[in-house]
This record gives sequence, C-alpha cells and structure tokens, in this order.
Amino acid sequence: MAQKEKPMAMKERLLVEATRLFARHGFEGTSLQVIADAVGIQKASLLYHYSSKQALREAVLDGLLEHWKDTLPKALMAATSGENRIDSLMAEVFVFFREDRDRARLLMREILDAPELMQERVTIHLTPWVRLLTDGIRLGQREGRIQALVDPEAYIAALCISIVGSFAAGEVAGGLLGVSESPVERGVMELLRMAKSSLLVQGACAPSSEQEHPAEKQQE
Amino acid sequence: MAQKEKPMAMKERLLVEATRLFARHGFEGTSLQVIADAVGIQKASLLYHYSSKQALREAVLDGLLEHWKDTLPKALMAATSGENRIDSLMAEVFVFFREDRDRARLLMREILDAPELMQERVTIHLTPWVRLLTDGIRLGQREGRIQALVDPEAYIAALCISIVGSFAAGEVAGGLLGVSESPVERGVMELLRMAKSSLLVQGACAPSSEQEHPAEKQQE
DNA sequence: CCTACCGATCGGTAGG
DNA sequence: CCTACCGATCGGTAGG
Repeated sequence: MAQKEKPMAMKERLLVEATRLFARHGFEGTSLQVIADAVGIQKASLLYHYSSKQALREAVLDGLLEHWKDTLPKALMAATSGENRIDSLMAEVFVFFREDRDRARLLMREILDAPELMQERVTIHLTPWVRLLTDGIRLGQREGRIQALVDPEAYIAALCISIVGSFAAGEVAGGLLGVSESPVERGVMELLRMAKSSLLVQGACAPSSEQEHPAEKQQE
Repeated sequence: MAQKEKPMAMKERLLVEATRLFARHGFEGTSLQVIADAVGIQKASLLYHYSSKQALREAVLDGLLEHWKDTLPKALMAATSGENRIDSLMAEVFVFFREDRDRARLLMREILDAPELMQERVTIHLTPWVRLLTDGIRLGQREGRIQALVDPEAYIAALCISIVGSFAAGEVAGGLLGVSESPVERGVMELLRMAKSSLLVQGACAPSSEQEHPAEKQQE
C-alpha cells in the first residue's frame, strides 16, 4: 500500500522544525505559532498532526533517542575488547552529535527541564549497555591495561555528559581558542584525547602488573 | 550612611528566587508572577525593583559572573607553576558549582539561549587568565612534565565545559551509577581524575624529554 | 509596595 | 488543512 506522501511529509517537516526550534530556543521559548509559520501552515493545522504541544515535545525527544536503540547495540557488539567498545561508543556519540549539534542542545535542555524524567529514561534504556562497558573496563583493570584508579560507571557517565556538553556549549569556550576554524570540534577532539589518555595505562615500562600506590584517596 | 535594610533585602530576595527559578525552569519558562509569588509581593511591585524581565535576567547573570572577577585572579596568582594553576582553577570551579548546582544549570541555559552573547562575555573577561594557564601548560610541555599531545586552549575549554555540564546534568547519567549517594560528585571527581591523568606525564621512567611519536594525527 | 488595568500572545477547540 | 474563536496568562503601565 502506497503511503500518502504529502501528509507524511508534513508531519515529518513539523518534527524537523520543532526539533530545530526547541533546541535553539527551548520548549517554553517556542510557540506553536512560530513552528507552524516555519512550515507554512496554520497553528490549528499543526494541532491536527500533534494533538498538543506536549505531544510534539515527546515526539521530538523520541525521535532523538530512538536512534540509539539500534546504533548502540550494533556498535558495542561489533567491538570485542572493553577498550574497543569504549572507542566505538565515543565514535558513535561523536558522529551523532557532530552531524547535528541541535541534538546535543535539545538533549541538554530536556535534561535541565526534567532531570528526573530523563534520568529514568536513561537508566532504563542504557543500563545494560553501560554494564557491558564497565565490565570491559574492570577486566582491563585486572589485566593491567586500564588505569586502576578509573571509576568505571563514573567514567562512562562523565564522558557522555562531557561530549554532549561540549557539542551543546562548546562554541562559547571556543572563544578562548583564538580564531580556530572549528572550535567545537577542536574542543571535542581534545576531550576524546583526555578520555583515552586517562583510561589506558601508557607508561607501562615494566611488565609488573602493579602501578602507583593508591596513596591520595581522599574519601575513605 | 546606613543602607535601607528592607528594600535591599527585597531586591536581594528577588534576585535569589529569580536565580533559582530561571535555573530550574528557564527564563521563558518562568513568569514574573511566579517570581513575585515566591517572595510574597505583587508582580507590579517586582517591576519597581527590576524595570523589566530582561533587566532581572541580566542582574541574575551578572550576579553569577561577578564572583569570578575576584576569585579567578586570586586563585591563579597564588599558584606558581602551570600545574598548580590548573589545580587551583579546577578546585575553584568545583567548589563554586558544588556550592549551588543551580549556578551550573543557569549558566548552561544562558549559553543555550544566547551562545554568541555568552561567547563574547567569556572571551572578554577570561582570555587573559586562560592565557596564563596555557602558557603554563606549554612550559610544562617543553620541560616534559605535561603530555606533548595536549592542546592547551582546548584542554582548558573542554575541562571547564565538562565540569559545568557534569554539575548541570550529572544526576541524569548518575542513574547509571547504581545507588550511589552522590552521583553528581562522583561523576565530577572522576572527571577531575581524567583531567589530571590526561595532562601530566605519568610514566616518566626515562629522563628523556622525548615521548611517543605523534603518529595518529588524523587531520593534517 | 499596592490596585487596577492594558494589548498581545499563549495553547487549544469547534466546525467544516 | 483552514477560518473563527475561546479563556488564560503573559510582560508591562498608570497612578497612587
């Protein structure tokens, strides 16, 4: 059966424009009128496609998160070792947000607007995959390839937040980078370097599995 | 001359409540009515103290950024070496945002709402101090104490954004940390570990100043 | 710091 | 997908 083309196109166009506008000006800062104007229909017509502003918001957010349902499993299962899996994760997250920085902006806004709700979503959908990564890190730690002081769950969490934050807000700090052509990407590249450098044991000069006495733990 | 106490108190109370509400619900998501209600006065009375909603917004943001005008110079000048200065910076930023996470939320929202304006502010006020830090990093690199691959400006920028992002959004990823008591702080602590570990040359086994051929540069 | 009030815009509905 | 319309709330003003 041939799908009706124009109606589908209109609903999709509304979703795209809403995503862009919510990301740039926030949910409360974007009226249904300006979304309707952006696609060239009346506000009341928008409400035929999405029955309320809240419904549109959820469709926008779903459209963002849905991407990971396939991508994340594929990327993580393709890689074998813990280090490779983290590389895969970083690569996927990097590509996804670089493709359209509005994704990072929107995600950050949603987290700020409804933290507990977003936490629930993240916990439910991501926990098993994060487990895969942290298991790999712990294995790497036992085998001496990964730094002993790494806190696996916190490492993954901090890394993801930092990447999203850098894409969402990087241009601001980019003012400090001088006249760099792409300050955001340069910031994220440095972030990825930091992530790798602070994960792997690099100065493995001696084959000893031991490294650095854990002297300066401050909270016992 | 004794300052009038009650009027000052009211203007201050409005500023505090506005900061909290703007941080939690955003500028567009917070009406003057709810701010007035929060301090127990009429909306029209609020507009006596701050002549417009925009004026209140600027007062809130100024209150946030003003803090650094004294703190940053003091913290950075007290420390001598580049590494110490970065430690000082991280410590100050950490304490400031941990003291009240709404500060991080507000800052992130302002960056999202008006990136170019915030970039201008940051560039003007922070550039000289960032210069101090990057000079220290470059010196450390020449002397072999700091990793050669570190991009000084990008490192500072990425670090600051990551800390703000972690305090603003950390609880969400904190759902992945299990039943940790303070997920945000744990995430930030890991971030600081990452920052240090990816800055300093740790496995300095040989006194040679050389380290790792810079092989995998991907964008020439 | 209050009462009273303003035009504009908000999200949403009725009916076709 | 449109016209016409709704009550509620928005930021802001007048005047005291």
